[in-house]
Amino acid sequence: MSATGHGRNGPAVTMRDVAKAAGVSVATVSHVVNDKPGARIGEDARRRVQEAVAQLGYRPNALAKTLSQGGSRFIGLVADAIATTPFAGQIIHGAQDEAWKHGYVLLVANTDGNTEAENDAIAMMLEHQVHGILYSTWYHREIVVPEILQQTETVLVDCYSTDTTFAAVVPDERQGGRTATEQLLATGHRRIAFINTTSPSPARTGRLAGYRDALESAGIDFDESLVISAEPQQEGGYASAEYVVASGASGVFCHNDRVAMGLYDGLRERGLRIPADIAVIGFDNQEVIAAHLRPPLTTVALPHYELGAAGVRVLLGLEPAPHDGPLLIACPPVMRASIHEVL
Amino acid sequence: MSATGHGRNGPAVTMRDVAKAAGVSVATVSHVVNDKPGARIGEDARRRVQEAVAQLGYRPNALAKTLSQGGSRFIGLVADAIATTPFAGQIIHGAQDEAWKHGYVLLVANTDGNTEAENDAIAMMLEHQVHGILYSTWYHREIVVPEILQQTETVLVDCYSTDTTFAAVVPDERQGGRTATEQLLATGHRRIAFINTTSPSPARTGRLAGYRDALESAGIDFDESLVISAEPQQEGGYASAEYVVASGASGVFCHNDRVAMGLYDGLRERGLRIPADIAVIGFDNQEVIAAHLRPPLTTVALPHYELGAAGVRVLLGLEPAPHDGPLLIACPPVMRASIHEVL
DNA sequence: CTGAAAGCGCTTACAG
DNA sequence: CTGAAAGCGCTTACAG
Repeated sequence: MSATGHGRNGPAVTMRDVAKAAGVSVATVSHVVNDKPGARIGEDARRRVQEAVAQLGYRPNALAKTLSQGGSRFIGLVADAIATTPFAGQIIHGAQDEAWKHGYVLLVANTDGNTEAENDAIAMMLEHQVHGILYSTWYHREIVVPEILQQTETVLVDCYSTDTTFAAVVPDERQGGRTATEQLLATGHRRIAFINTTSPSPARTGRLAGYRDALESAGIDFDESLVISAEPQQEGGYASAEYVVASGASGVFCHNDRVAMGLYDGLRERGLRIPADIAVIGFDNQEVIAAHLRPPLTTVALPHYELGAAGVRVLLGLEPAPHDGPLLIACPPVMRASIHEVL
Repeated sequence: MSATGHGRNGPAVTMRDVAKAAGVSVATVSHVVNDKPGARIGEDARRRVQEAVAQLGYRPNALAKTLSQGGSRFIGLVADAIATTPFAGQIIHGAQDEAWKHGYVLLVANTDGNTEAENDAIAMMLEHQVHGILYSTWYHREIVVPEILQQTETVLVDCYSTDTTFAAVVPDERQGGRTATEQLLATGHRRIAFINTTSPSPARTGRLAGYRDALESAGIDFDESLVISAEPQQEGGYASAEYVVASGASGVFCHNDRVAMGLYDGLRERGLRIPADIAVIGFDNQEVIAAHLRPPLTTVALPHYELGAAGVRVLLGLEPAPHDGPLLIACPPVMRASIHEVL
């Protein structure tokens, strides 16, 4: 077993050790280890270094490298609720994949929405010389950016601020609402109810706007009585069942999958079958629920993975963000079995 | 605004800058900034340093500190599936809170179960001089520890290995199974069905053992016909409904919440009410589901947060781990409304 | 009570 | 083609 790190086997082996073993200087080791383009290293010396590296199990100290080079390879990700839903996990996942792709590593911190924890977390990230910070929320909303974030490059993920000096990347709620409605339209539905959330949010206004866009494009008049307000949970969907039945709609666009889950129950109690009697589409694509309802729920996905990935791309300057507002990420439809062609 | 970090306002301010501004040496600055116990610093010098720090917005470079001190403050957390369920999120959350409490910061990496990604991730953590690594899986299982982990202190979280040189912390499945069964017993149920998973796993054997323990303590003979096998998803629970009805059980312990969710549907279709006609208890405490089913599901929680926290505690040597097996973390009951007192 | 100096493990001009 | 040396931002004996 090679003797590396200080964990299990003694002190770490350094570049100096390799140099000694290979009979060269540390400068030479540095050149071959990093495969420096400029450096002309003799075949022989190069081989000896490589052998010594393998032999000793040398592993460069990334911290020392950062110190001497300046500019670290860390990106901070602060999230308000890592543990509540899988959503934050997907943001982290997307951010991490993209960061790694460019040689960066993620420092994550959960703040539980606690302002003090948040400040501490950001301060610590700053002390670790992060290249920049991704500030994310687990549901799309407007926020006020913590003062301390003025001190580093930051991009907002799944949230935005009126302070437009901060780049932001958020889901395209309006396109999502349009897409959801279009799935119903495409299968022949004309009378489509929309169970919208009662909580004011970009999701609420955006999805409604998208719903109206789709109807308009299809030449269908907007009918206010078709939009039902409900709490954005199972309970809200369940309670909405009677209204959707009363509305005479043949298809329903639910504000989210949990609402759809509740609606399933309410509809079933009234003897209605999905999708034969009534078609349902959700929003969010919350796997645990959507994929396993009976029938599996057709829905529109919230692109959390992409939000995270796009976030690091704009942070790294790899992707331009519009300066007049957030970068919008598309919400794609996810087909399952809750929509039935109208006969 | 203070000029700190290299993010928004020019180059970082260093200890040398502070020393110059305060008219002292960097050694002195170091002493007051770190509040070194040994150092006698004059009131006046101390004050001048503190003022300069505030004035310049000095922030110590944690990387440089690590280099000169040796031994970093990083702990690596590698997870196989951050994005799939909220579970990994809770492990991260628990690990992070505990790590911070002791002045450590978490480096997280998602591997998607990809061996190559995993090795890269661990190598990178090693290069960043992590103090140790938490290797976690999103469901409790046996694993073979990647060779590379021999190079650093590591503790397994939510998984374990036959290689007992690695400390591990896992949920106490058996106690969990006993607890679940006891909830039913305590409310007067005597004939209790158990829908167990078909997949071989510590959860399968542990929960069954706990179920038997509880029955035995209650003086009830184990009846093999009462244990039903099902896929550990909604679909499995749904399909089990007919068997539980046929079994004549008045209460059912479901292998997990998703199974319970499916069972709810199956039972409802047969005209049975929960909990009036039949009591149900789940396992996992998967919030999105359990808290919002109708009726809300009483269940037993998988202690993911605690697993993460305990993991860092044993990694830091703050909590002893048994050397003859994994450290077992209790699975507590979570009362909701799916169990009804037997009349 | 305070500072000069060496050292942590690397990188990078600069010589030769 | 290769090495000596300075420097990254800090800490820590050691002097004084």
